Amino acid sequence: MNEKPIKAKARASSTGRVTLDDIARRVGVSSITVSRAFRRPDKVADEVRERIQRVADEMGYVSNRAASSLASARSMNIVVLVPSLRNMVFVETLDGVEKVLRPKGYQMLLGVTNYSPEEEEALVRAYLAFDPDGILLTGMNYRESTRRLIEQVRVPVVHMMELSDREGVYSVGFSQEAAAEAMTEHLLAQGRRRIAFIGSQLDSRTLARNRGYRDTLMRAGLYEPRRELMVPDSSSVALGGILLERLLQQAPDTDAIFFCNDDLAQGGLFECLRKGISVPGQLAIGGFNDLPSSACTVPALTSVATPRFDIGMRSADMLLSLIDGRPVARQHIDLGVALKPRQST
Amino acid sequence: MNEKPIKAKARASSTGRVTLDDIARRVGVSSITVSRAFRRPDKVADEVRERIQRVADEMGYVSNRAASSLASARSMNIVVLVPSLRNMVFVETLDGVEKVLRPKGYQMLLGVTNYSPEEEEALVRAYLAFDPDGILLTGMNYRESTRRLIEQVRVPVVHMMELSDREGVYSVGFSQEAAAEAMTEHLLAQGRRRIAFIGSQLDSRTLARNRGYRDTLMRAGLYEPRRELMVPDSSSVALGGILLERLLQQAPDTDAIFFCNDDLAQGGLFECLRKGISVPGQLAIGGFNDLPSSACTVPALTSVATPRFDIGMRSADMLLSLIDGRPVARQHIDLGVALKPRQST
DNA sequence: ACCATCAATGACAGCGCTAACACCAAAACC
DNA sequence: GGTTTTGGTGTTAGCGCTGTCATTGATGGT
Repeated sequence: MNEKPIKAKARASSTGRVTLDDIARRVGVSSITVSRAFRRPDKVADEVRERIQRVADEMGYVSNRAASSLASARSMNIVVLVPSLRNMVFVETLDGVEKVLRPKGYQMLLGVTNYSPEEEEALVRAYLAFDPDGILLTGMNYRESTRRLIEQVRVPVVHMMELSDREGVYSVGFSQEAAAEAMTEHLLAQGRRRIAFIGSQLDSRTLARNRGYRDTLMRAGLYEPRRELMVPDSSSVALGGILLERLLQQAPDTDAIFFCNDDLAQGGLFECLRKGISVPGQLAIGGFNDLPSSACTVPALTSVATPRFDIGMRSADMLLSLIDGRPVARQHIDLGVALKPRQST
Repeated sequence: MNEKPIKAKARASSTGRVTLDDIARRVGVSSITVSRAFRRPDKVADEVRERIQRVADEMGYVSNRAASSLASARSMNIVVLVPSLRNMVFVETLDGVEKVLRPKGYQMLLGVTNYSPEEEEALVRAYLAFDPDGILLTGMNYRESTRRLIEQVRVPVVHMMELSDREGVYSVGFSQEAAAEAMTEHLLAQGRRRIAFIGSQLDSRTLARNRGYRDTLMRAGLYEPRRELMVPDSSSVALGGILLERLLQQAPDTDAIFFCNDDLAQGGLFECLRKGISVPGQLAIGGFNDLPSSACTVPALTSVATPRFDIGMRSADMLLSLIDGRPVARQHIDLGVALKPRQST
């Protein structure tokens, strides 16, 4: 009865999976040496390391992260929360994030908030249980209780897409207002004077773009509230068509529409085709984000190219710096945008 | 020196995070009772449970999954691998998966394989370290070594999207061949006789659709190799336009094109508009998957609606059954497809 | 009044791994 | 020739939690 646990161990650990100990026993070293062979190869004699590697492969060893993060302070997990995967913008942001994280051995834990601060908090709570080394959030529109939750566990956070000016907050993105201004100015420069704004989702970025639009038109003395159409529904191509129709009912003399994103704008474009409204003849149409497909529509859609891939990369870079305690040159990185004038305006 | 560890524990655990022990001490119970208060509330007296709950909230307790999965056999992690997030089809599949997994307390670990069996294997290896209770894979086109890897750790697997007929394999999807047949038959029924196929990505699903197309045309005695255009590039709207042009060069008399997915088809449609080719007058265009935006194009795109949301849900359901050792009625669930005839054909 | 049952809680061990230190022999130094 | 350094390895303890008993006191049936 006394040696039973030892015997059991001599075969395979109780759970059936191959453990460091199993390898250690087969190779004839201690388990810590096996651990080192994987994590600090330079600390183990070449000959021993190779034998360990061979045996591990033979036995199909897979390290156990739960045990590893429990024993060491670091989990090598990074939580990344985005509002939606139906919007390619965030998918491309994630690509950038992954590009930086993967080579460093970090595991990305992805969560989708559906644009809801409540869901965001629930996800943060759920993912904190994974003891993440860092967190990437989309936008700055999180709940106060979420902030406290994160503060309590002292995990570094970087905000993507929107910029902040607060001390102790880190963000990588661009000025949504300035980007919207650029589009509005462009429409003005094209001679448009009755410029509408159509927005949906009404997240903080949409609202910021609306402010940029409104401020620009006010400065030009051309702002008219009836040309603003904002609905809380989630964006889609189909919705773009519906909203265009609705807007033209409430303001038929509109000569340009700035859609808050390309999905809506494409839907608007299609609806014009269907209705026989000439674009840009009768109506100029501008979008936002410059989705890959926006250059392909007929007419090609004018849009504002946003650097989401770079935002993903730079955010991840910054987060890793914070995690490693390296100094961060700037707390807020503005990556700017680029207007893409095309046939639709 | 002897009581130091006890003192240290009396304040907060060494890592600074709040642990079950911290709560237990504050409430005056043992840590196992606190554990039970969360995991089996019925096993703890109401009054005690409420006190525990209150203290936990006050202290900002977040359970540690690493410790939990180490101690219990179950990690409550489910690995889900999809080829891409740029294709809405998989995003909607994930929605279905999440809808089932989340309420049961499972955490989804998402990986993107970029259509590469090698990357898939690397992801499986990385995620096995999370000791998952189950795995959802997209398609059946995995490497033999990946299969062995999974078999070794005895984790149940369900394959999404494609169907298998093998024993001991579980799958939820639809027959890609039959779906492609349906579209091809539809084009034939519309009187088309010179039907082309355009495919990209060349993953196993695209190839299966191509087989369905080819078989149908062969049966009708109308198959012509020069009307097939298959390229390995990844699908996009832009590529659809390029491939349409290329196809019309090599087979100008084509009177219908079956695109292997809606992204390509939309690009093809736009290219026709640009070139002044009338659709469906000169050329009928059919897509695959029925993306939400496909009903909005001008003309609206004929497509094959695939039940990816349901596939996600049913796959997750089946996986949970396997995990819990519940009997599974059928190892392979065919959810079928629905042809959506619209103006483009 | 007796034993069986049950609800509520606790003691203990251990999941698989790694940090911190200890150890030893060989190499390098003065 | 003795001391220090170095490279390679092992010992020990513990990360935070939960499975498996054991324990206690109350309840119920006869």
